[in-house]
Amino acid sequence: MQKYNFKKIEKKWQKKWDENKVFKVTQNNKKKKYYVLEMFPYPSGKLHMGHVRNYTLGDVLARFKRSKGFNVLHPMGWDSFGLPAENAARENNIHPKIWTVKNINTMKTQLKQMGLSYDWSREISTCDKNYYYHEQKIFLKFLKNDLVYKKSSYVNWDPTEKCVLANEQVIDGKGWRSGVPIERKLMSQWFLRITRYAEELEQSLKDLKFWPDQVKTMQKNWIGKSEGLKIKFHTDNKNLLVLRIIEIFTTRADTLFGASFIGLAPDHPISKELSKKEPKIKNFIETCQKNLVLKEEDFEKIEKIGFKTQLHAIHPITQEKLPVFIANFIIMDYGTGAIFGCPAQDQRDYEFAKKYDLQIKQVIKTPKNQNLNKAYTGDGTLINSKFLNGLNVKEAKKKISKYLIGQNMAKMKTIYRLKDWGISRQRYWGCPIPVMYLEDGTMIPVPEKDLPITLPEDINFSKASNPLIQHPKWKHTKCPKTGQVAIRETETFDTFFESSWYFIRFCSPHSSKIIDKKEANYWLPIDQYIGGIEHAILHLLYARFFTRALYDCGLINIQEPFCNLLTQGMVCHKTYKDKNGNWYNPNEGLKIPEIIVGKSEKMSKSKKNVIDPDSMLEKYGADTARLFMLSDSPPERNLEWADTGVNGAFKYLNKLWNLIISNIELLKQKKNSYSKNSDDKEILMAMNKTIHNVTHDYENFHFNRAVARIREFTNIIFEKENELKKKQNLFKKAIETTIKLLAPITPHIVEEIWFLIGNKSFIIQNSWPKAEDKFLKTTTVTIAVQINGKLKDTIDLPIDTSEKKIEKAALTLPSVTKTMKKKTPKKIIVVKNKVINIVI
RNA sequence: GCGGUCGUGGCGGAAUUGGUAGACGCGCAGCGUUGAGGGCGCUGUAGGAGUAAUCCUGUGGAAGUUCAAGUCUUCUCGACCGCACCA
Repeated sequence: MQKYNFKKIEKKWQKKWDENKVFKVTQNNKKKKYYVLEMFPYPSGKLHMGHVRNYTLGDVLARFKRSKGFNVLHPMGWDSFGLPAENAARENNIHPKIWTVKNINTMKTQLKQMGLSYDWSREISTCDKNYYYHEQKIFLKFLKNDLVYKKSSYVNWDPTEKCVLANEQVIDGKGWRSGVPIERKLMSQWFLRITRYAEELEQSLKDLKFWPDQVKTMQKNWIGKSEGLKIKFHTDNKNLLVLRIIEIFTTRADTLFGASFIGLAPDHPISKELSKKEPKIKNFIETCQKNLVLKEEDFEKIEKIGFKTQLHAIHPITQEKLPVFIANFIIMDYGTGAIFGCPAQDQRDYEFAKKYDLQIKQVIKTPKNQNLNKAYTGDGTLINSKFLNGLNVKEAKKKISKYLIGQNMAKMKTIYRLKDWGISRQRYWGCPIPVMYLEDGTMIPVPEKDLPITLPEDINFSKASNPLIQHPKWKHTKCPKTGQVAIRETETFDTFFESSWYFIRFCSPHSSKIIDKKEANYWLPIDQYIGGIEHAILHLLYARFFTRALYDCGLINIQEPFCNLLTQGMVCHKTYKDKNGNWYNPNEGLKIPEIIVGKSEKMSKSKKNVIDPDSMLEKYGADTARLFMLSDSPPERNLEWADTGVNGAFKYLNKLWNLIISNIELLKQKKNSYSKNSDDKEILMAMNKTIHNVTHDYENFHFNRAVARIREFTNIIFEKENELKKKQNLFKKAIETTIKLLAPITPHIVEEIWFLIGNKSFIIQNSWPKAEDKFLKTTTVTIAVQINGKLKDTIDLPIDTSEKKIEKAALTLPSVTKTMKKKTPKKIIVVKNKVINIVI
């Protein structure tokens, strides 16, 4: 008998699909379009399990939708600019481009081996000048529409390497290569005005009906809209030059009578002015800036310190004098950069008040069961608050707002936590920002006709710093209008810039325009986007913003890019580290005697806890790998990697293969319309139920359940093999149905079988099976019989048996009468076709 | 620290959304086939007690709502993801 030779089969069908261009798509107005997209990978070297999972999910969906008759766009490309290429260049002395192209080739081969149904004619690579050329044009459009601007912002500065470090490259406040403490450096950088869209991005979340709620909640919290009041506090210092008034922002105006201090950001204009006269203040501000951390995570953890100035602010109602502090936890970019502190009703203010011995005045009555040694932040009755006394928080907010606004002491104000998006990177391996500067600093955009500004290839990584600055010629240019000497911008784009519009470029990847509107109008928006949950905020929010920005520039007709979103869970694995802090991959790690086994984390190249899918593909083939990736875990859940189980998927395919091959003569015969007599009803019912359930499972991404159900049905076929041999038509129908249902998951083996049993056109071009209603109806149901909620027995009754009859049948069951011991039931609850509960 | 998610046998997970917990699979055990191993087939498999029928316990932990809770509510513990220059 012919053995299941996956190597031969997989190669054969991959070649045939390729030759017949079965996955190439073009606009077709007669068919309904379906655009399915998986997040494109960064070409880090080899595929990892997360990729295999992501791309299998997308491929199954693409193949399923094709059988359902859709015109499916399923493209793939490379997010190929980024930091790892530069790291490789420094460490291994290899050019970023060569390294990247090599990785792309490797990974593309692997993707092809997996049998993924991409339209490769649409492949794009973001480091290709044909891609970033359009990105530079987009930048100019943004510039014209005032969506991009320059401002000063802090970066991580490595004083030894004289370069800017990414947050990832700063470990415990030190540079990862130099080991030297990192400094904060203020630099002028490019920003995109995402905050202009803050309100819209938040509001339209509610229209994204097919996005997971968790992602929408995360984005909502990230945007962080808060509505509050801007209140004016006069100061007691008449000599202040800049401002004699401090404007604070608060969402808790109701606690105004509990105010015991005013806090200013270290870079607040008043702080700055005070520092000019007072060296102690100057020192304090410098300390704050030196110890400033850029990671929000660290910022929340740093010790909260303040400096008490001589200045006082006058409470707008009580006229009390409140001390003014400069404090390191107040941010100039958020709100007005100034707050009033109410220690009794805010935990951070409470800790601050304890530390600096400030008054703690309760203004909301603390409920009895609350801890008095911390701030009470909940709702309650206002006390010690003059005309607010007796009101609750909501009422008090309303009343005080009305009063202060009426007195011209405050204004309503809505602020957002969302900050503008800094897109400048002081690196080589990115898209050059198409502007130049004259000697006097005037910024000149590069005219569109002079684009693209391409990266120089002859670069030198031996020196630290950015090779674009080091390059002898590249940055020197001339003003296109005046011919004056000019210097090119040496910064490049954040790589999120590329991934914010690649899904649009896929519609017309070879167009000379940024976007071919006709194509975009047909294909967009994306019907299904699939990617890791780690992108829930940044990438997805940037892409939503970009789509709106491009819409406002008149380039596309949609505002939301992704109709449906599936966020897959992470593939995790334990980490291995030696005592010197070096990471090891699982194979090496276990061999080292003093290895420290760390907790399970997302598989990542930097921590080396990755499992290479190559060996799985080599030993078992793509179909087994795909089947295994789907059968064990629901997509949205994290997957703790375990090698066991792959073999089970392989065994199943072998078993199916052997069943078909050993009956091939029978199955090859042409089938007549299969008999539908009562003997066959059991199998037909099982088959139709399987079709029905599996279809439903595919549509809802319950691929693990779909697999379980297909296996359940094939278990029936295996069991009844001898019986089925006598019923060729039914046998063939059952096999054809099974492999059609399996086709999206294990496309190669299924295609081979499909042809072996006598079909002439690709199974992927055949339509999806449809369940026949008449075989879906069951005639009897099993009803659970409970006594006091505990299961005692079950009874089989005809479907829709009346409640009375169910009750009668249940009460005469021996198991029930025995337990009841002649007691009369207190209550009987009957749920038709499901359950009866007798309460005694 | 803040925001989000998850927690069910030895393991991955299923449960028609409040109605028979453990589908499907991995692993393991026993038996068969085989010179042996592998492979394949059959049987069993939540835990505990019992020869058995059967009974008791059980969805991270504690409490609550309900005729009925893995599912809802509150608290608590643990794991994972994100936190703006990794992608």
